[in-house]
This record gives sequence, C-alpha cells and structure tokens, in this order.
Amino acid sequence: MKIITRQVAINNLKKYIGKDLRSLALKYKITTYETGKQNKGWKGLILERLAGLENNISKAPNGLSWELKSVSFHNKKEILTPKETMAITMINPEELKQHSFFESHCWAKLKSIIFCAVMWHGQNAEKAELIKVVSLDFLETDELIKEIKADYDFIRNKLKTKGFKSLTGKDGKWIQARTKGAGHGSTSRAFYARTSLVKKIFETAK
DNA sequence: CCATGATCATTA
DNA sequence: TAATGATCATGG
Repeated sequence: MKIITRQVAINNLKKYIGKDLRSLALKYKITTYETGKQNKGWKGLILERLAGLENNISKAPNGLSWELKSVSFHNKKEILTPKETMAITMINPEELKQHSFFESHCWAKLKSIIFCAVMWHGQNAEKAELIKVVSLDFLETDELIKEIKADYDFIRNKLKTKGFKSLTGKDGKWIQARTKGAGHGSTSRAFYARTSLVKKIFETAK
C-alpha cells in the first residue's frame, strides 16, 4: 500500500476544484441520498477517496497521518462564509484529563490539516462543488494556537471540576465541546472548530 | 440570523 | 455498539 503524503493529496484534490462532487460520489459508489435517506457524511467520504486514501482511515487517530476535513460554505452578501462549524475529533474524557493540548489528538489533527471548502446548495444537498483546497501547518508559537490552547485548557479544567456532562458548546472562543453521538439519547462529545476559526484558517492559508 | 444541541448513514 | 463522516432543527 502506497503512502499518500499531504502534498500528493492536495495535488489530487486540486484537480477536482470546480467539479460537482455528487457525480463523483456516484462514480465511487458512495451513497449520497439516492436511497431516500441522507448520508450526511458523504462529502467527507468522497473527498477522502479523491485525495488518494483508498484505504480505510475512518477511525484510529493515527497521528502519523494528516487530517482531511471539509466545510460547507455559502454566500452571505457577497462574502463566502463558513456555514457550519467543523468537527475536529472525538473527546475521550480520560485522555482529555491526562493529556495537555500539545499531546492531544485535537492538536495532532489540527496542526497538519487539509481543508476542503465545499459549496453548500441547500438542504438535502443535491450537489456540492469543491471550491477550494488549502493546507495549513500550525506552529506552537502562533498567537491563534495560544488562544486555542486556552480554550482547550478551559474545557479540560471544566471536565475535571464539573464532569463530562457539564461540557457545552458554549465553552470556548475558537473551539467548543459539542455533543456528537449516535442520537436517541446516546451522546458523546467532540471538539468542533467554530465558524470564526474556520474562516481564520482559510484566511491564514491563502 | 446565529448558535447550540440532536440526529443520520455507514463501517469496523 | 460506538466512532466517523458531517448536517439538520430548534430556540433565542
């Protein structure tokens, strides 16, 4: 199995800028909403394949690898703006208690990331154009990272003092601990990047 | 309009 | 069954 470096993945993805991702999803046999049910994750899955990741990378936070993330954008006034927050990684309460920010999966994923901006065409997204691919390397000394670390520490401290259940999406300036689960009462939590952070990342990367 | 909290399809 | 990819829906 060949190793796809970040640069290779970016080059692969850039070839698809401006293309309609849904027709590509069909080609790669990825369910979108064909069955009458919406697969909310299909955009991310197709992007992973386009990048060259034919092998599974779904779980396991293999810190050795880079992360591929996609974000929906929509036009607000004349400005292209992130429509939603972006899931970064699941929160494991035990690991969160033991690991500092720079030891966390959250940081490991954030620091070498590839962002894909995807145009959002309304509910039940019938199409989705890839509009931009950027990569970014964070430095531990970046001002932004310091602030993100402060958010992480805040959330971590709250976990210690008030418990996992007390965590809420209201916490954090740049990142947040949102609920994310299978639904029906089963809830776990994950780190999310707020839209303002997503926006800043795109501004920084260009 | 925006943010938070809830939910869905798929896979290991 | 739970984690991963995310978006949907409700309340403020």
